[in-house]
Amino acid sequence: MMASDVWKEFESNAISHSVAHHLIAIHELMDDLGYARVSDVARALEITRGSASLTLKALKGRGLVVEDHNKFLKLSEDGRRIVDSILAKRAVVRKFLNEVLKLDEHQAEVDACKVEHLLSAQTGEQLLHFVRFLLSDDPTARQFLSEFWSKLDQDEEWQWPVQDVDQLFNMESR
Amino acid sequence: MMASDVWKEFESNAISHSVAHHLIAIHELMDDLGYARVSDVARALEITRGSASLTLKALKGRGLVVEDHNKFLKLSEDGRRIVDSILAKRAVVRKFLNEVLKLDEHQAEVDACKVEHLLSAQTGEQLLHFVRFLLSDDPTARQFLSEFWSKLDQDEEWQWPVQDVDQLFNMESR
DNA sequence: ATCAGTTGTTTTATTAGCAAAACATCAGTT
DNA sequence: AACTGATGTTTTGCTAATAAAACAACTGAT
Repeated sequence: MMASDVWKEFESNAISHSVAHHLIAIHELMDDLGYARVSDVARALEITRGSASLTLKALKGRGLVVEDHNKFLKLSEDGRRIVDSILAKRAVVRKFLNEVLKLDEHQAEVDACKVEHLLSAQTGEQLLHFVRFLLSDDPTARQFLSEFWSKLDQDEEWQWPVQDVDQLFNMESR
Repeated sequence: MMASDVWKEFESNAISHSVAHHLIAIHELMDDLGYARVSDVARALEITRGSASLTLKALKGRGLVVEDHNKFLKLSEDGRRIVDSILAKRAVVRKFLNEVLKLDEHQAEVDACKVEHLLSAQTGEQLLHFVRFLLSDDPTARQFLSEFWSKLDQDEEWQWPVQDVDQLFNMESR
């Protein structure tokens, strides 16, 4: 009870928000510039070179980043896998928030960025299945979405935050 | 480009994971025991009394926790509002992950716990609308869900993580 | 009254992640 | 050769969140 064992898994997460974005920065710099040095990462993240240097040294130690003979950085195989999984989750979450829940693009981007590195692989995969079907041209999905969106404009009865969410669900399935 | 301005909003979040759970612990202890002292919070979170003492002192300073004449803690009006909004998001996310995406209860609980304090109020509210309609007895929602679940068992073509998620979406809407 | 246990606080130390500043290196210009 | 600018590292200091240990205060049993 009290779920005291679950909450600590947050900090035990292997990939912190900061680490995630250092890795992503390298990935995007390789695409955009063709290379990625400590300074480029620092500029992309808008942090000092010193901070980036320290974090990236740790990531080299963890085997997620490898360094060229001339201080050029690139992702290792492991680093690449991590970036792929995070960016995939970000894309799915952003699409869901923006195109299904109709949140504005900035809010969708911000929220997706905050949770992208925290969701499990299973969650990302299932959400992809879900959103893919939901936004497909399947007639059932189409009808469901249009009904949902029209319902969205209608009722705005209850105020947020809701005290007892479960009760709200039960009222519906009466 | 490169979304360098978005990622820093993570640490600028007013409510950290740790703070969220200190507040939630007080809330649950009030329900379960009728009171909440520093030691009770420490036990609930499985941290030392010293750590809890320091964090809770800061929360008293921020006006989220108030202290009784005899060291008994309780949430302020602001603290209560924050806990309500977080627990509402947790409940909705957990329900969505477990009852819609069919993730097992533990995974749903863990993922919900990780993101509950990070989602915007807008996201929580829209997700509640969505899940409420999705799990209602509306025939369109029923049919959509049953089609989705049967589809889940079928195709498991693509491997996760996906390199280019957007391409995967476009393939569908051809 | 004394002794044991619980409680709350404080101090010291650690880790992650940042800034700021000093420093060294290297490349290009003049 | 000397000056300039960019780069990478290191050191120092900061904050948040923890542990560990010492300490003081209260409570209850004997």
